[in-house]
Amino acid sequence: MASPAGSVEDGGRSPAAILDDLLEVRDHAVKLQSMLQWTPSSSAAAVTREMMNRLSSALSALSPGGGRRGSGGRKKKSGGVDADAAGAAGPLRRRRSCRRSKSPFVKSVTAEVTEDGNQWRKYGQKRIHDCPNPRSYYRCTHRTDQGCMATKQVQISDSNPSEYVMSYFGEHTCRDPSTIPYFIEDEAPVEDYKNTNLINFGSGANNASTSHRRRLMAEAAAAVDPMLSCSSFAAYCSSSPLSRECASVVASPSMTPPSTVGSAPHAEFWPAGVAGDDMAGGTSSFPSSPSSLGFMSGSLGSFADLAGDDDLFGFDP
DNA sequence: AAGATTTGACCCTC
DNA sequence: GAGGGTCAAATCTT
Repeated sequence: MASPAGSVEDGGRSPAAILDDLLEVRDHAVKLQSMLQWTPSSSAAAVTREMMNRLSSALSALSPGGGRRGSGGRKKKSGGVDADAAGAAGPLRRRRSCRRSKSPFVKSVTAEVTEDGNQWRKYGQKRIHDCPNPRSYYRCTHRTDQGCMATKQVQISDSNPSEYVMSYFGEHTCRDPSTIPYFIEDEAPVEDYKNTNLINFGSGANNASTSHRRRLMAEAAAAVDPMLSCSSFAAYCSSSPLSRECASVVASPSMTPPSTVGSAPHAEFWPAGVAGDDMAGGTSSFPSSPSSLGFMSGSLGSFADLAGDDDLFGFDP
């Protein structure tokens, strides 16, 4: 699992291998950062922040720009709707479906209950090939009203039928009023954010009100999850036309605490280190949610792909 | 009545 | 063509 995806070895190391190494380093940095979160040493925190920035930049540079599913993506289903409108007796045309291949936004956890603090609405269930247990499909309850595209899949664990395997896709962009964080005034000086990619939103970020808004977003993100304030996700935003959308995602506060499940869920595919002590111990506030971790791994280059995938981010221009 | 779940069909990717 | 993800009508629950 930790093995490099591609082994194009001709003396040097493949980008995938380098990416893995960087990832590992970053995961350790994340862990470190979460630990330092509780220490009064702001300089140490600044160091880790800088580490994260550098790693983010490196990861962004390494990330494959030409994502897998280019833009060809979906076919336009132009005729179908008209046929329905014309009164065809058949069922309505399905709008679309996007099969999710392995995405870095996928995070799987096992738990004894399916609740994770978020509000989900079941929209499907399917029996999966080679799996005795059906898989249930959930999407965020706020999909319709807030366009939150987070989804998850729940399946009874093969090894332990009393447990559920939950896979998370996408990030919550909804704002549950009860989880809207308060801005933390002195959590981090604004100057810090100026040095991060988050605040550097590209050439168009000179507008004063815009930068102010972004600063607030950065602060909100830091309040919710310090990691996000300097993640490479933010780096992506700095160079992406979707920056506005990304920013709103960053500022999204709907990441709920790691669930009220009876037993601390152990992570299966979470980044090494993050999934370890923090989660198992159940004492840390980081990561705030599996889906928030999706941001971190999502910065590995395929975020661009996902951002273009309206199944995950349904922002319409 | 409104919202959530069920379920079979549709559609897309591999 | 198989497998998997999503849609949406029907049904159920609150």
